[in-house]
Amino acid sequence: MNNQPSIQCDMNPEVKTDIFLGDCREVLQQLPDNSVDLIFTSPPYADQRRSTYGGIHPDDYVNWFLPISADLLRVLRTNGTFILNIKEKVVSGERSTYVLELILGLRQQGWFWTEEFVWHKKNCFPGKWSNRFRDAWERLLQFNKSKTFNMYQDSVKVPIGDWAAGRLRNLSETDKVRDNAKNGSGFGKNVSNWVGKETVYPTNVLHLATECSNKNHSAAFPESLPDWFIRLFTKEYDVVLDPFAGSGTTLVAAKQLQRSSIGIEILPEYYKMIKDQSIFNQLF
Amino acid sequence: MNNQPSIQCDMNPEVKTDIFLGDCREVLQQLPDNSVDLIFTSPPYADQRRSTYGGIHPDDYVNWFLPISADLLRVLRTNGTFILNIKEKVVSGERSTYVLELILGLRQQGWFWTEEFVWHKKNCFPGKWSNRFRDAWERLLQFNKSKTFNMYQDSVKVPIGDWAAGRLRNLSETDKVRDNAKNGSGFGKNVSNWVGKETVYPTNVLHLATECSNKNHSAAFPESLPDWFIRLFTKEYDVVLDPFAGSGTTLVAAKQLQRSSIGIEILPEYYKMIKDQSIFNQLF
DNA sequence: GTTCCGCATGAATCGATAG
DNA sequence: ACTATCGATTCATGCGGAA
Repeated sequence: MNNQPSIQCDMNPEVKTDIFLGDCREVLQQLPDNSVDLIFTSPPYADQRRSTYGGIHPDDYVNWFLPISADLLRVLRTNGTFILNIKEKVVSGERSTYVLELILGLRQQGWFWTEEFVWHKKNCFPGKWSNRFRDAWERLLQFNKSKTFNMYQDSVKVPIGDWAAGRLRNLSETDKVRDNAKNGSGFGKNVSNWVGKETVYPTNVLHLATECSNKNHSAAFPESLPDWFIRLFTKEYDVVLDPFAGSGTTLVAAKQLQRSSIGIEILPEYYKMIKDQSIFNQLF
Repeated sequence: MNNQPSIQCDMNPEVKTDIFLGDCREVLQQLPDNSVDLIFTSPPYADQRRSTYGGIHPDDYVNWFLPISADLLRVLRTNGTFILNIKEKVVSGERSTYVLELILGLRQQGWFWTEEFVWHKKNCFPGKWSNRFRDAWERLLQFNKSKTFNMYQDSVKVPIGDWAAGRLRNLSETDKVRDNAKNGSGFGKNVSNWVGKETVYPTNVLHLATECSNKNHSAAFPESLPDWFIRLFTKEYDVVLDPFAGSGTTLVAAKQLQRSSIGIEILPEYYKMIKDQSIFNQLF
């Protein structure tokens, strides 16, 4: 609407989205110390077949990750938080142990392992095997630099009762789309339905469906996942970092919540996909 | 009704419930090799304050547990399963790592870490802290002696999800119209297409509420938890072992499912509580 | 302008077959 | 013996097109 500097320009923080093409092991070194409030990322999971996109072998995973997390520790602010979305694969009938070893390694590196959230994937991949059921959950490991950290619990309160929790999620997802298309009339109305209802704090178990539709970009996790953690651990104009940006879901969630963000992506096609998203190309 | 031996006594398997008072480190040694089909247990969790009931310090936990699990490995049948219900506590703002170290230790001992189920506690303990939310899940770690093991998946199938209820209704109506228009006799056929889809296989996330009823005994887990795993990993007349029997929830679930069971409990008051349960005192 | 149905698809895993 | 590839199995979701 108005690309002139606002009157409060000097006082007004700015929402910036910086996207880097490259290996995060190199790009991270260019970021200054203590400059990020939240790191939310989902690194490539270990993979015994060395595929095109840097599949890391389970045996090498910890040694590959620890140099990266050393830089993450450096760039994170003292009261910031690092959320790591990961789940070990099955290798010859057993769960791999590299995630367990990674947690131990990160603690030795100086991180505090504050909490482990569970993401319950309501629509997990189908399949049937004789010796196991479908895997319907992933880990969201919370690490901190200090035992005191910023946490804005009120921003993720949910209406009381499970039925309401699911319903609010569905409404907000649907209405977010309609909001873009139709000036937000429906969105405001629906939100007002919940005003005055009793809200409670959530638990460390998140119930979200994966996005599986044929949108242009296929993300590994739904936008509501980074959305939840960004609201919980940052305030407006804080800085969010995703060193494995992928299709840019974390950056989109940050932008929609008025947070600045830094994304690093190694694959040119994904880098271009992020840059092309309309939300990052608005002039105001 | 009849305490005479039944006519089929020699042929008929028997459901026995053996309850031992004592330290499982000693009692287990009396059990023969390869005699148990399922071990389901919830050991005392680590506790930094050394309380009355053998609170084990987190630093000592792995070394305390491994000699026990060595005997468990011995008494378990080759195709049996060991389910360990455990969750690490928070110690000075961090999740303890003893469970992670225990998993690594059990693997070194010869166990296969087949799977990690999540028990989502729908009604978890209330509370509010400034730096964390309520803990609403526990681990159910599946270990095996062999990569092939008995698993009776059909015994835990669940009704198909809510999404299907609406869809089944809609489909049947649609198909009724279509079939009437084309064949006039296709109605039965369409219904039969859906008959087989009423139940589906579950995932590795269990949704069970903790028991909050006013029974005299307070169990650490609801009976539906061992019930589910007993149905999944044993058949009738198999043998279930709980070396930390507590109030006997595992044994009750086994008895109700026509499985024999062995319970070991170190505290006399809990031992007596188990023995006094009416389900174990029936004459037939 | 809604509601409803049909369909493609997603951090999957095992066992068999082939090199 | 060890690795690589491929087919079979199966559930919940959101989108697009239709009613």
